[in-house]
Amino acid sequence: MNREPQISVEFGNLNLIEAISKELPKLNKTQTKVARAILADPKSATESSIASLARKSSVSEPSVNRFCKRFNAKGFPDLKLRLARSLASGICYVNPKIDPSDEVASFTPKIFDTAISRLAKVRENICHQHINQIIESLVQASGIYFFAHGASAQVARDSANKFLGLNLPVSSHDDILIQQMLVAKGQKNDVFFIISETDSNRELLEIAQTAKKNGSIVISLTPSKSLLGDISTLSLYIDTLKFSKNHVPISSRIVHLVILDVLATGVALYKN
Amino acid sequence: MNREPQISVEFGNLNLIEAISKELPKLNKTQTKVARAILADPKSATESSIASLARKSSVSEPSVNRFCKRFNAKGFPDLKLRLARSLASGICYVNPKIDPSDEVASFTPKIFDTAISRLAKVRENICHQHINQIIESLVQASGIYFFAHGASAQVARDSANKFLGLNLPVSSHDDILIQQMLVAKGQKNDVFFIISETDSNRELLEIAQTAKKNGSIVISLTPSKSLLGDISTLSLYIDTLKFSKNHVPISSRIVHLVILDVLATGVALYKN
DNA sequence: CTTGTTTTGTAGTAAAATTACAAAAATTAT
DNA sequence: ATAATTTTTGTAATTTTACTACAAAACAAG
Repeated sequence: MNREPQISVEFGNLNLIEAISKELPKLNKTQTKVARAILADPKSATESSIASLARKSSVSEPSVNRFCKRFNAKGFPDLKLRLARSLASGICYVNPKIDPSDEVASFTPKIFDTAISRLAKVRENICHQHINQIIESLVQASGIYFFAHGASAQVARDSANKFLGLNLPVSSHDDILIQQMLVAKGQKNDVFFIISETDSNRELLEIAQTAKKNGSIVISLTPSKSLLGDISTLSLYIDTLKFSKNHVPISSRIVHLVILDVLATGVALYKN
Repeated sequence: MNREPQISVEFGNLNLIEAISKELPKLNKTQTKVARAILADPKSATESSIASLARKSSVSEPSVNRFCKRFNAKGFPDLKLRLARSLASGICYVNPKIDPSDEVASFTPKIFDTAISRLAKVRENICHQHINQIIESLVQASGIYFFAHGASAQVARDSANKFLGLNLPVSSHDDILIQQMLVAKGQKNDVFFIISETDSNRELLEIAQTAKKNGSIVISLTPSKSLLGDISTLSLYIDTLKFSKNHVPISSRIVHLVILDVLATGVALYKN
């Protein structure tokens, strides 16, 4: 079982609003005007005609048209279409920062949007073949051990509950000593599923190494570029998206939960 | 503190594709043709002109236009816009059922979509004033107790961890006896935050009643029409969306997690 | 200052969507 | 069953919208 870890899932294809914001400094005078007008009120832009947007940005209609082509749209209607897609459910990824002056009405959508956009990106970029391999490993495992520390321990417990309902030989552990003990007597067909939101600590790394040495399978759910992911048999990389100094949002944990739901569903279907 | 529980968050505004599917049986011959053509390939519909859609459905252009107005669109471009919104990120709520023949590539997006659409709907319908009231209660509380059973216990634990980081007097409990004990000696300023994914069991109901009798504050996160919600001081209704007999998806738990993240953020901002 | 290049707008053209109206189908009453 | 009425559908004209070709303006380099 010599499988390559999957490529990172973070920073997939930018949506149009992100793209416009990002290109803004590189644009020239008139194009900046158009960009500003769109970013000022993207929703109304999707509803307006090329003429009214031109008026709003104080440029000519062809300039708006050229702006569209600048962003690889076929023309204005196509740009509106893509803009509408970016805007769906009002999610804008450009500035997910929460500042102290935010009211409930302003930070609530931001938090939801962050979670939604994370899920959407992972959904888009996740490798189904990889998922499939993990499902197969789980189905064939003689024992499944979910290991995690801290906040991820909840996810591990949750996962164990799910798989328990599918009559799999599963357990979850957040105690490092128990983890070390279990991994030491791991069999060839045992799966050690390590969930880590932050970059892996040394203990978990050693556990993974021991598991690999014993010929056990190591599956990991970690941020990209993590050492843990590198040494795992199979790994899914999910990056944490911090958007405030004093507050780590739950978004990556949510992604983990959904992924584990996917795996549980896969296992359930596989067994029938 | 005599506050009304919030109206249910479930079944918000249908999106266009849902609406068209739902109206399909009520439509007449030509309009059914148009609906079929759109539902057969909604994405291409958003990209085509009224002429090509008319051709595709074997009807005349004005018939397509009439179809648009039937669904409260201003005209064809408006319909396309709304269609694009519905389709954004490829989420279609019409048929979230997972059937045994599903491959990884087909059920994975479904599970993500379910989670995303639940979040999007709650995001749209959540009452900010209500959130605000809950935040105020939490900030002013002399003690905060998260109570839950089963799967929701993970959410409760997670919440307690979050609020602990904000230096609030918080704890979480999933043992019914401990819960009964704590609520019995509850003070006027104590907040009992009850999280229940399924409809509340009798024990939690009694606990809530005791808390209310003692003048403590009861905040609940429950499905709509739950008795628990009725007797709570403040409640947020989040319905579970089952989409398979043998498999309860995590979507409502995810919504709970995000809501608690919103509350934690609110509290954090409030205290500064 | 002049020449060449890029950017921007004007005007005309093409395409798309909507409306008004008439024909056809369907429904109802006789 | 058939005439009258209503509803549904399509044709053709109109209007709106978007695009293109070209010319004028702004800018840059010599």
